[in-house]
Amino acid sequence: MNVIETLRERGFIEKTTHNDELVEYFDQGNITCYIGFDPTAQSLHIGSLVPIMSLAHIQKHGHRPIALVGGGTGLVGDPSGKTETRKLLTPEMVEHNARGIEKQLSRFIDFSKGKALILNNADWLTELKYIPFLRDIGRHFSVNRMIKAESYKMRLEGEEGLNFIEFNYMLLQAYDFLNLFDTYGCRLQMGGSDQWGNIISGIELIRKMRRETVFGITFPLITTSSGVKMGKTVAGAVWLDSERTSPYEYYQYWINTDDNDVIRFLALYTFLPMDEIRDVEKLEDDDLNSAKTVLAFEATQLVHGRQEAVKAYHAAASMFGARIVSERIMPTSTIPRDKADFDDISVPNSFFDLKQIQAGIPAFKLFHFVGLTPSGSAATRLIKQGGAYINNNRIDSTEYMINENDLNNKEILLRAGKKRFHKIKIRC
RNA sequence: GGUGGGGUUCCCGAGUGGUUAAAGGGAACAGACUGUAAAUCUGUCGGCAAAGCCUUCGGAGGUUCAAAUCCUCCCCCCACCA
Repeated sequence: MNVIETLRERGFIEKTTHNDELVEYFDQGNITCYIGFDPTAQSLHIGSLVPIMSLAHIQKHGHRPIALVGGGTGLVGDPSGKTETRKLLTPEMVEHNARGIEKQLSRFIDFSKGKALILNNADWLTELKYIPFLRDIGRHFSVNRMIKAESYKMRLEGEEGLNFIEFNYMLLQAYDFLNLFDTYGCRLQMGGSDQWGNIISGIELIRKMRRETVFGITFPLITTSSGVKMGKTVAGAVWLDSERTSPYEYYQYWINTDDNDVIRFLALYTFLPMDEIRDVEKLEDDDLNSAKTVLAFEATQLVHGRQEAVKAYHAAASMFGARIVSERIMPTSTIPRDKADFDDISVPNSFFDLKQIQAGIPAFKLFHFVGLTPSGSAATRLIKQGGAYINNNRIDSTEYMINENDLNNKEILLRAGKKRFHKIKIRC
């Protein structure tokens, strides 16, 4: 099966340029394509997972993906589809972030022996000379056309405006494509739907300057059924870096997937075969939750490795009750399906001295201290509303003092609401 | 450079001297119902050991018993003109 068909079937493709030629191009085998990643943070988040997975699929089909870290373009800032001007990053920050991103990408894509390349456009963009660039590249761009581009529309019509540095972004990205075409024979650029304008400009530049046909694919913007952008939570983005989002939290994010999103997400965010994923259609109640468990496990395993995924799975089972995933639900998944001793080492926890506990700590202070609530006031409110629990017993007084009587097997389990847990352990 | 319009609590957005921790909506959180889902209903939604006190309306000063609201200077954004 051609990769394009695989990607289309799994929901990765929003738009392509010249579709038929593109399929033919892939049929030649061992083609080269690229996606740019902006180094705006030192970690990628769930929002980048679609581009990453698509590169991984393409590599599995025997082609050569290029991950282009935008060390150069990150110094300019892409205004596409953004309502606000990006804060400018310092070269040091960009460099630092680029390293973090490289590390994360290599979990999904095999960069050994030239099977995939990771490049940084700072290598060529920072060398550019202004006047030659304007004469060679700039003259191929029509401002009349650029200002009509959808990607600039929001900014031209909105309140924020568009400044000149950002206006140049499109030229730089087009130049990247030209450069990768010249150097690596790369004929396909992919990106989010907001990248359409930038991708097209690269395709046109190559046609004008090299008289060659190259291609573009955009991915749909993935939102949850309730319309929220993928990976956005109150606490901020869900990161791929375990320092920023622990594997347990990451797993929990996926387990909380809306019923209506399970199939779509399994297709996009796991490598499980489509015929198994389609069977989820028939599942309901407990079985549907099992499917979510598989989704969470597989997604966590991809980013954090099997060991962390198993830990997160066990921790969740110990808190929420074990659920054995039946063999008939997505048999290809490597999720553990037997009864095991569920440990909970991945549940967020902190250590206290026995003395501190014996001295007594007001419950609301402790909830605040371990981070279950953002302030003491919020903790007090939580208790008033009946949402605070110790060892699964509701706290009924805001005055409640926690002391050694609350110790249960040398631990105290704090719970805020239905699903946020924290364990207090005694330091030995 | 000129003229006009703006900057309010997480977001949008009311508020032009006191009853304003600041309307309304959204988001979020809790409870009920459930399946760690959605929908619905109810409540909460600046901080603080808290019937009180403290901090907040772009920033810094000032007037006043009292300022998000009035005055001065500064910063930032937008539109039109140049």
